[in-house]
Amino acid sequence: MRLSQILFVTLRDDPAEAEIPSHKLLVRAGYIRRVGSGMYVYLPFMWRVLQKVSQIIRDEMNATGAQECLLTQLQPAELWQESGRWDTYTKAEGIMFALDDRQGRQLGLGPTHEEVITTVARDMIRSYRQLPVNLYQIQTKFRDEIRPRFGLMRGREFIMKDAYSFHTHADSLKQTYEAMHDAYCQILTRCGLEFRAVQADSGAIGGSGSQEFMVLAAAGEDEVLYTEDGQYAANVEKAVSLPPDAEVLKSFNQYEKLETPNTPTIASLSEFLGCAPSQIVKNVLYQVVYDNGMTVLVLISIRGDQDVNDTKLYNELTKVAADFEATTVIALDVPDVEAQQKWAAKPLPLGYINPGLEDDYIQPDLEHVSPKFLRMVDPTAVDLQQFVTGSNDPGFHVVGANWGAEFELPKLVVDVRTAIAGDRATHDPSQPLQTARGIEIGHIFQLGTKYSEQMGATFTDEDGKNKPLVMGCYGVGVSRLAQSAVEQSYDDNGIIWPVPIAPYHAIVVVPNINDADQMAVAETLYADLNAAGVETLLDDRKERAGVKFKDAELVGIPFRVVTGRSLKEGKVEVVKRASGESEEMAIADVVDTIKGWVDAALG
RNA sequence: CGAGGUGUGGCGCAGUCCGGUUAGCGCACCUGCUUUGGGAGCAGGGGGCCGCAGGUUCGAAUCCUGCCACCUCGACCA
Repeated sequence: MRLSQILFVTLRDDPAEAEIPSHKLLVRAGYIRRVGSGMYVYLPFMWRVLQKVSQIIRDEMNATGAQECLLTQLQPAELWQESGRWDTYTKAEGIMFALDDRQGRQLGLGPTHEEVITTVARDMIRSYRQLPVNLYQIQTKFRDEIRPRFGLMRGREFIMKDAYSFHTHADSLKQTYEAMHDAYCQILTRCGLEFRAVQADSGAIGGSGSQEFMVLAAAGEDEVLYTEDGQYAANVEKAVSLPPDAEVLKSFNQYEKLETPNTPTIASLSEFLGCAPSQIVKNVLYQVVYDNGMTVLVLISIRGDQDVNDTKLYNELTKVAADFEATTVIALDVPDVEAQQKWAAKPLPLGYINPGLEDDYIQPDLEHVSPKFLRMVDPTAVDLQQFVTGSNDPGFHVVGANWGAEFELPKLVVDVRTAIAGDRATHDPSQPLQTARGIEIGHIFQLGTKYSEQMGATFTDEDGKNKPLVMGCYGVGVSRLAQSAVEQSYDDNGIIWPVPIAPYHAIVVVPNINDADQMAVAETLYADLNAAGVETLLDDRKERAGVKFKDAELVGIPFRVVTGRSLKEGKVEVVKRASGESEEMAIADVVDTIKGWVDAALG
């Protein structure tokens, strides 16, 4: 393409709304334009990048035997009601755009497609002979993000590749899951990204095993914990570790209640008593709302130096939902004063709560509130002896307490502890956990039979029996991946695209279009490079050389050819964007050389 | 949803407290001349319902009320 003929506008100033480098650069270089919060137009250069990313994904997916299709973006509410996710997605996480058509039918705009694909599978897959099968699509998704940000990183409309596999049994699912893992590694490697696959929480999608693919970058919204030996890597939401050993700075041989004024926090209490934070049992009050409207007050006891991981807690509360005749969690909060007033029978001893907090703090006759605390204890607290904890009396704590003596150990012993960098790894205590920021660009799940059972998607197995389909699902954020490539590769002058996903491989810059020789050589090179399969731009704009160089660097084209002052020796200048290396090269060698570089980069 | 902030030409901003010529600056855009390898110089020019709706006033970008949009932090986040 000739730059003089295409819509090409670059900005000298950073857009006010952009925070992170990749967002600023994509806007400045003319790749994207915002039309509303979380809504971005993909301009022609961006679209070429996205198509390249898509094609790499397609290649690798097809190589595993997956088949491409295209599902609907408009989805009937009934499908989501069948799977039980309508409420979670429109109320709890509120992530689905829901609308009513003119007949009053409820519809959702697809944030993901398990329901649709399961419906198709239910209709079409009758026999084990049809299995396994893996279907995927590359399509725009809609999510009503509470707070869109970072350009394409968290938009309300974005492009995603999502794949769904169907199997007769779990072993077959595992095989495809592994194949997807390998394909994702291939995809990211081919796109030129530095990444890490980590264990992940499966969130509202549900299912058992799941892994996220994280592109490593400081602007990442997720924290990854990993070990140097490469044996362990997990999202902090999911990460497990060995907690630090509990310390005993001061022993409390006798159970007694002590006056401890102004010590509502662990730090203030440990300082006041001269004990270690790990000698204290901390009791945290949460409030969970289930999908049937039931509110349950949850009291969690955990060792004082440790923190509760909300994601783990959310999952544990989901597991016990049936005890309250519910199926999913809609909201999970630490209740503020206002929230407490809705159910508290008397003021809570905040900061001084102990594991035995009486149920009569809850008003007994409330219709939608469970009259008893749901008590849970983290293993770190179970092991403590002669510990310090609250007295339920503001201004006082108890010391020298023991489970089974002064306090009954809650029946629910669950790991709800947040792992942090520096903790020892479970597989090898000599390995401390390291931390890194990551951008989640892919997520693979072993769903199992959750959706198929819920929606009645069954097949007839060899034994003649009907069984639910075993499912997996595998997503890649296409637009997010493209932006994360920029986040990982830029300098003061602009974007540095990895060759495989650059919108063009090369750009021929004519410093002075009024110089007939410069133009003639440029035209020839431009034609020859393109003929050789090197995707090449020609900057034939009526601009000064400096502007053209700046733009070429900002846009990030990997290789630049300048038909400038060395022309009189029969040479042109060739510059590599990534390294800035420049060399004068005989005109006759240019096409072969650049072609060689491009081929080498494409692998 | 809580807190804070911003809406003025395509982009980035000043002007708003303290109402009063013709609403201004940089970039971008158009014309001409000069310049021509690192975001040029000079001269001329076009482009604005000052977020929207009410109100106060002789007079509102500026004061008041309501609404909307957007941004940041928090909460939340397949």
